[in-house]
Amino acid sequence: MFKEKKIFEICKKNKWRLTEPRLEVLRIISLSKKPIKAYDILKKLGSKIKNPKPPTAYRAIEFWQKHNFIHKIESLNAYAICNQDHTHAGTQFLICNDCGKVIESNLKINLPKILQKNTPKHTFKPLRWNLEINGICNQCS
Amino acid sequence: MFKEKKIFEICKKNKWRLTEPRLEVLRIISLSKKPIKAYDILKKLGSKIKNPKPPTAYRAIEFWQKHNFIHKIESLNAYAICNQDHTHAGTQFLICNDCGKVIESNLKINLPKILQKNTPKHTFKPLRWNLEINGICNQCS
DNA sequence: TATTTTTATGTTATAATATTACATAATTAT
DNA sequence: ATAATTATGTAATATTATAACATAAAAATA
Repeated sequence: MFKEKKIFEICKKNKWRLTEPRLEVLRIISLSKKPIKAYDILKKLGSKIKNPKPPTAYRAIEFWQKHNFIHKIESLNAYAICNQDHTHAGTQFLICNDCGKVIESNLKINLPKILQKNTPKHTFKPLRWNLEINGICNQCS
Repeated sequence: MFKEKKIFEICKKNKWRLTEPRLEVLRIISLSKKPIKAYDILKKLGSKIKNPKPPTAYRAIEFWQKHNFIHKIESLNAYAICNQDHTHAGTQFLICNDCGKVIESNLKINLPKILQKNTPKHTFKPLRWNLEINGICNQCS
């Protein structure tokens, strides 16, 4: 969920610079009903700042992604606002094959634990993960 | 695992046309130690068939992907041979942040069941999924 | 406060990834 | 043999993302 006041506070507390391109990009992503693509962000950004170029969008995307305020849906090359707290190590998305809606799902499973039990010889130390699930949402079924 | 004889049989049985670009692309991917990118496939393909263009590679990739003989690692934009049977609905990969090695992991969990218990109001019908886990492999830790 | 250092942006160019469109060829079905 | 379908060849272009370098703004330090 996107609450601008909260963003201001968090940035201040962490001494992150909340610059204009960053704020506008976050707003654009948060206002989008579905995950939005970088060049669509860039297009919308054009109405806020003068003639922005790809790096302007990508840098802001990178910034918010790094801090877990947005996520990239890899299979769509698109970005969505994080609707969890920004401390989680893993992401999981439900992608409707029909309407394209994407839901960030907060699984109540401890994936690292499950993984450690199931990976060959307990030989991999999971740090982060991204799970993208395709299916049919209830509105489409 | 890639056994060419088996591939021939499966294609025959299913009446899939095992054309030269398809076979060569599958070989290239299967011979690669790590997931390989489309344009690297294309480059290698150049030593097998005359001056291949991107669609030649991408079409073959699409073909094998559709039939679950290869997978795309979305976060790497790279392709890897499937080392499971080709009937599974979901994929999971362990990606080492250090050496870049990617292991296809056969989790013994029933993800759709777990998902159905954990998705809001049981409202999403999962069909396929892809889980990409970043971490450190045992050789690097 | 002045200066230095660090961080962020502006801008141009280009790299990397992927698809469209249409002509030709090969295979399969009739 | 012919028609229909499927696959490939090829040129062009679309989409996604980054590199490199100059400038500006902010933060740290003296």
